[in-house]
Amino acid sequence: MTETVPVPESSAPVRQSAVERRILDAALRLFAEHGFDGTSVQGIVAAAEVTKGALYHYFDSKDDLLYEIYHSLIARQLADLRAVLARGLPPRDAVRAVLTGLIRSTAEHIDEAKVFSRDKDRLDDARMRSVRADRRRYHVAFRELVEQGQRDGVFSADTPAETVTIVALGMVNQMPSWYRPDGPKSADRLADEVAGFILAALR
Amino acid sequence: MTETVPVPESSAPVRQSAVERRILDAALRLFAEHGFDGTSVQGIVAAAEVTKGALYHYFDSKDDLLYEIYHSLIARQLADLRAVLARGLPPRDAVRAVLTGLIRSTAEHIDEAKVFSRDKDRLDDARMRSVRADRRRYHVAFRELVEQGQRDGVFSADTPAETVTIVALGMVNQMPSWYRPDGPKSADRLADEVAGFILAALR
DNA sequence: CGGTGCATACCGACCGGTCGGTTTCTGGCA
DNA sequence: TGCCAGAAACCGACCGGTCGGTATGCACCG
Repeated sequence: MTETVPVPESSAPVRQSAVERRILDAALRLFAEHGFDGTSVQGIVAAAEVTKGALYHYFDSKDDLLYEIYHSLIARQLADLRAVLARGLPPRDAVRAVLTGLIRSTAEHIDEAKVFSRDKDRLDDARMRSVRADRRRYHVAFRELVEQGQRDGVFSADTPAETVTIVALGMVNQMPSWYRPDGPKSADRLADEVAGFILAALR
Repeated sequence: MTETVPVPESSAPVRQSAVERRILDAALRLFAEHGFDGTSVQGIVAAAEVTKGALYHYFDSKDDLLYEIYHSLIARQLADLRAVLARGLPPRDAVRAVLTGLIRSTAEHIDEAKVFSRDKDRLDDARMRSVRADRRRYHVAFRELVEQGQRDGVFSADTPAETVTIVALGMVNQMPSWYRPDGPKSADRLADEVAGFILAALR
C-alpha cells in the first residue's frame, strides 16, 4: 500500500535520512557517468552500500530518483533567479547577475546538469509536466528581463528577445559537455567571460 | 514481391542497399526518439520491416549503427566547413557563412544532432577516438578563424577565441532541445538571427 | 505487540547477439 | 541459350544474462 503524496512540498526543508541521502548521491553520480538507462538499480544500491529493499522503501521507482534530482536542480535555479529579481537591478546588471550566478551554480552542480541535459525526457507524463512548467517559468522570466532592457533602450533590439534567451540559456545547458572542474579556467572566470560575451552582443 | 531494383546512385560515393538504408533510417528515428539505450534491436528491425538476421548481416553490432550515424553527421559538417574555408572570405563573412551553414545543416538533420547530443559517449574507445578527433578538428578550425579576425582587428578581443568557440558551437549542439521544424521561424531566419547575435558580440 | 526500517530471495520480461538453414543472385561452361 | 554451383542475402527461433520491481522475513523500538 503506497501512501505516496506526490505533490512536492514547496520550499520546506525536507528531512532526509542518511540512507536516503546516500542513495541519491550514488544515483546522481552514476546517472551522470553512465546515463539513466545505462545505470542499474543494482549498481545504485551497491554504490550507496545499501540494499534494494532500502531503496524501494524510500523511493517508489527508479524514475522517482531522477525526478528528485531534476527537482532539486530546478528549485535551486528558480530560487537564485528570484533572489536576483528581488534586488530590482537595472536590466544590464540583472542579466549579468543572473547569468554569472547560473553559470557558477551549474559548474558547482555539474553532475545534475549533465543528467538533466542527457535524460531530460525520460520521465513519465505527470512528472515531465511539472519539470517543464518550472523550466518554462525560468525561460519566460529571463526573456522578460531582456525585453525590458530592449524597451528601455539599453539593449539592442536587433535580435529578438526569444532568440537571445534561447542562445544564452541553451549555452548554459551545454556546459556539461565542455566545463571541467579541474580545467585551466575557474568557474568564476568563465562566468565573467560568457556573461560579458552575451552582454556585448546586446550592446 | 517488391522488385527492389538496385538503382545505381550516380554521385553517391558509398553504395547502400535499400535494406541497409531502411535499417539506418529506422535506427536514427528511434534513437532520436527514445535514446540509444531506450531502443531495442527488435524495435529497429520491426520499424525497418526487416529481420534481425538482415541487420546483423549488414552491421556488426548495435554500436555500429550509432557510429554510422555520427560519422555521416561529422563528415558532412567537416565538408561544409572546408568548402567555406576554401572560398578565402574575410573573417567576418567566413564566420557568418560557417555559422549559418552549420545551423541550417543541423536543422535539416535534427535527428542526427539529437542522437549525438544525447548519446555521444556511448561508443567503444576506438570509435570514440575517431569521432572526437573529427570534432576537435572542427573546433580548432573555427577557433582559428576567430583568432585571425581578432588579430586583424575586425573582431573584439574582449572574449578569448576559445570561449567564443565554445559558446557558438555549444549553442548549435543545443539546437535539438529548442529547434522545431514546424515552429514559427524558419531555419534560415533562425540561422541569420543567431549568426547575427554572435557577430554582434564580436564587434 | 504493532509498525518502521531495512535485508534477502526471487520473478517475469526483455535484452543484444548467434547460428543453422533457406532463398536469391551471378558468372562460367557447354 | 540452358544449366549449375557457389556465394551473397536474408530468415527467425533461440540463448545466456540482466533488468526493474516485489514478496516476505525480521530486528528493534515505543
